[in-house]
Amino acid sequence: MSTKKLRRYTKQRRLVHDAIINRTDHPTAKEIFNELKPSGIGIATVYRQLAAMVEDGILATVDYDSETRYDPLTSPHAHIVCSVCNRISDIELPRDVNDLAPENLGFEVNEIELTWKGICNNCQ
Amino acid sequence: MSTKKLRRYTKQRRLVHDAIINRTDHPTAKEIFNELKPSGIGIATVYRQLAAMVEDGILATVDYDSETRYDPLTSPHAHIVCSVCNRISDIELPRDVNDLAPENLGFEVNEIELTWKGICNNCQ
DNA sequence: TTTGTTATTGATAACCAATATCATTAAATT
DNA sequence: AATTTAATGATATTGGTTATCAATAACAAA
Ligand SMILES: [Mn+2]
Ligand SMILES: [Mn+2]
Ligand SMILES: [Zn+2]
Ligand SMILES: [Zn+2]
Repeated sequence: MSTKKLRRYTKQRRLVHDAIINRTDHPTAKEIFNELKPSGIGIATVYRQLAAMVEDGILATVDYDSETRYDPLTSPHAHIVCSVCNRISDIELPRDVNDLAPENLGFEVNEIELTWKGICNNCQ
Repeated sequence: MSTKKLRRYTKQRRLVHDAIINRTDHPTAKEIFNELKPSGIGIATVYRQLAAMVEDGILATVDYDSETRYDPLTSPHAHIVCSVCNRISDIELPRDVNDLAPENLGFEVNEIELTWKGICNNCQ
């Protein structure tokens, strides 16, 4: 059994938490850091707190363009990514996506990653 | 109109081409380099030739675990990734995957990325 | 063939996201 | 208040990848 790791409620933890928890734009650690810079927080702490939140199941990660982005929406969902403005948006995962799962090979599916890449209506 | 960039047929180009063209295991640049090491090829050249082949449409890229992997299968297809042995395998893209496209928002889809993560039968 | 042009090469410096190190600080407990 | 120790911030280090550049070799022209 796994019990949730104890965390101290530091000023920095609250800062990072509040900066990411309501976001829908999947920011990078650097972006969060830049926004919290005036507080005097260190970049390493931003990375550490984001990693801790992922470990605690509060955040999910999305890899894009060789950078890890953070997502407070942890339930299964798909993404659309605009190649012009690089905006990553959430979109509902098709309900019948499990019908598409690889039924063969005895592959045990844990996670589905579905992303549409293209151009958003703003950038067309 | 875009005409294909001229390439010189160097010994190194042939080496990299032959090392990747029939592979189904999505190797990294480092892996290709290690296999071609006895030829005396430089690591930068391996990266350059792989990038050139991507530019020419001969290879596709697959990002996994903070590394770029190269794929001679350039037609649209999905992947299954084993989190134990890290093996990336090709799988057919569901025929009706376009029915799942985001019809809303006027998003112009260029590319679909679909990956199942889990445990392959070998590793269970 | 020989010559000239220039894309390509290999060594390596530089880049950049991310992690490791470590002395100091400050939560949490006693 | 004293004690314990997780967390912090500065910064060194790591690892994948790209940039730089003098030397080389593919290709075209003569
Ligand atoms: Mn999301
Ligand atoms: Mn593939
Ligand atoms: Zn856009
Ligand atoms: Zn496996």
